[in-house]
Amino acid sequence: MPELPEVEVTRQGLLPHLPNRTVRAIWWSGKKLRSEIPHTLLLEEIVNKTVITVDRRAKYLLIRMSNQAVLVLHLGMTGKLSIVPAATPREKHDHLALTLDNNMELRLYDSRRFGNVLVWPGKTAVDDERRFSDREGVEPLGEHFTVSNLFSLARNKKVPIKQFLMDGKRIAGIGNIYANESLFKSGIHPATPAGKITRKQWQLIIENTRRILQDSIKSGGTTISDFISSSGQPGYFQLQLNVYGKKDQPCPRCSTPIGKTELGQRATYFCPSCQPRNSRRKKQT
DNA sequence: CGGCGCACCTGAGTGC
DNA sequence: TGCACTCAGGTGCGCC
Repeated sequence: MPELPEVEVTRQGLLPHLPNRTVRAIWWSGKKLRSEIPHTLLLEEIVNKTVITVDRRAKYLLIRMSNQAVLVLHLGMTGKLSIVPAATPREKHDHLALTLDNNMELRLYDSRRFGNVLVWPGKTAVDDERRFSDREGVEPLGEHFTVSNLFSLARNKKVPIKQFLMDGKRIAGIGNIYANESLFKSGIHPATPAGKITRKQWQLIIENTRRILQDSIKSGGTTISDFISSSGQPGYFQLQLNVYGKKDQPCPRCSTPIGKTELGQRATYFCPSCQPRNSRRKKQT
């Protein structure tokens, strides 16, 4: 389930545990995630190095080490991180464990194995990160998420606005839930061609997306002891969802039954009344 | 390049 | 209880 907020909550959950800790050992499952776990690089670049800090770019966590190497983690659909005592029995879908110098372990659990583990070696990390970051879209919570940038990015694009928002090459971190929710709040039909979105509408999308992401980060921010959840656990945000997964339920704003369709092979939820197709209509907050 | 379909996986839920 | 089928919060590749 990790979209930007869940990854950010995970990052914040790691911050009390990882910086200044030295990695003493690693274990990996031998199973392939999105790509093979680079165990040799982990041994060379991560073991016996100390964590400096944990950053996030798009839906990736960047664990920066004392030798400039970066351990890059992507949680895919089902990835979760936890910090547990090293003696805790491993679970079936654990795929990576880093044993720390306080005898705790950072563990990556991922049943569907759509996650990814990469290592940028200290020697090339700066270049590796630049190449990586150049491929990722603008950060919705960053300073470049502006009307002028998005309006020009979307110019002449026929792709539905919902798919545009979810395209990580253009905008980072917005997944299916938040694309649906943001467009509902903005009163914009998800199938509207991106190039048809007016500056005014972009302003709404920007404000609503930011607010929803930030609220969600806040709701998930209550970290439970030593478990860093990236799933529904502390994710109290699902209680605030307006349309996602709510097919046929009354729209919270106007009571019209929520509709469901498909865009880019992804379930798409919207209110047919609040998000009219020929969106020349009143908007809201 | 744009747009689409598909592939990568496992597990939960549903209906028979 | 079992089986077949659908669906899931992500991403990248190959093809027209």
